[in-house]
Amino acid sequence: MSRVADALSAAAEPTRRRLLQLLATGPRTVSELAEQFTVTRPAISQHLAVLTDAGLVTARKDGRQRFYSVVPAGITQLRAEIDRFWSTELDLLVDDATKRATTQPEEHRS
Amino acid sequence: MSRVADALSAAAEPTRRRLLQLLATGPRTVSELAEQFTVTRPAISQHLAVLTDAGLVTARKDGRQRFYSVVPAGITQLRAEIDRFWSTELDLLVDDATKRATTQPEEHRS
DNA sequence: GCAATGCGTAAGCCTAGGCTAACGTGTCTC
DNA sequence: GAGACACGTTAGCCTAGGCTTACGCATTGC
Repeated sequence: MSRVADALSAAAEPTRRRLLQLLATGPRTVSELAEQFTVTRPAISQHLAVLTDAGLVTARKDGRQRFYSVVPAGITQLRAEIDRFWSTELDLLVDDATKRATTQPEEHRS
Repeated sequence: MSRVADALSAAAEPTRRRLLQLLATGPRTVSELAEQFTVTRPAISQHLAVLTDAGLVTARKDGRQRFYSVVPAGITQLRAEIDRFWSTELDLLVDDATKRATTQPEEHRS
């Protein structure tokens, strides 16, 4: 039952990123969410379980459906975690970059 | 040589997060970086390769050392990617959350 | 030249974790 | 009750990817 680690890692996974975005527009049932993806419904259920563990999402039972929605407090904490990572030094670098010409020849490794 | 996917996933990995933070304070050699971690130097080299692929980091050769440093433009792009993820809806939810009582009983799954 | 240093790279191991198929469980309808 | 839904859960597969060990390759000092 390990289930990923921190909220940041939980939210970084591409499928879960999209899930969060979809849920941000309003509550959705598992089936509604699943049809937006190519993977099966159980896979979505499992992703939702990870997001629930991370406190980013919650479910409300209604009959035989379960409406998932985002937990605002969890999102706030995630935001804080990102901001903490994005501490002063990185911000200074960004400021520095935007001051220069924005488009510059990029250099990647061979 | 698959090497992760997007910059966001590259930066999400805990060790690489720390590497970025360390490099944000200034250029470092591989050995300098490696002694901050419990893993071996080659492991750090590999993480640096991933970050280089993602355009977040670059290396300057000097004798037999290699000084790694952050690529400001890459960091800016990463920031943009995060901001794009953190689109309007999620922001509204956060605003909503901060308006309510900040500390609330959290509810996780069993 | 030769050894030591600083690094990248290759081979291979091993676990995390994303996926599917199958099944179990509650709920609604008839 | 019986069937159909909507979902969670489990078992197991399979790949991504993080790790170490071993090695190769420049560079420097002697």
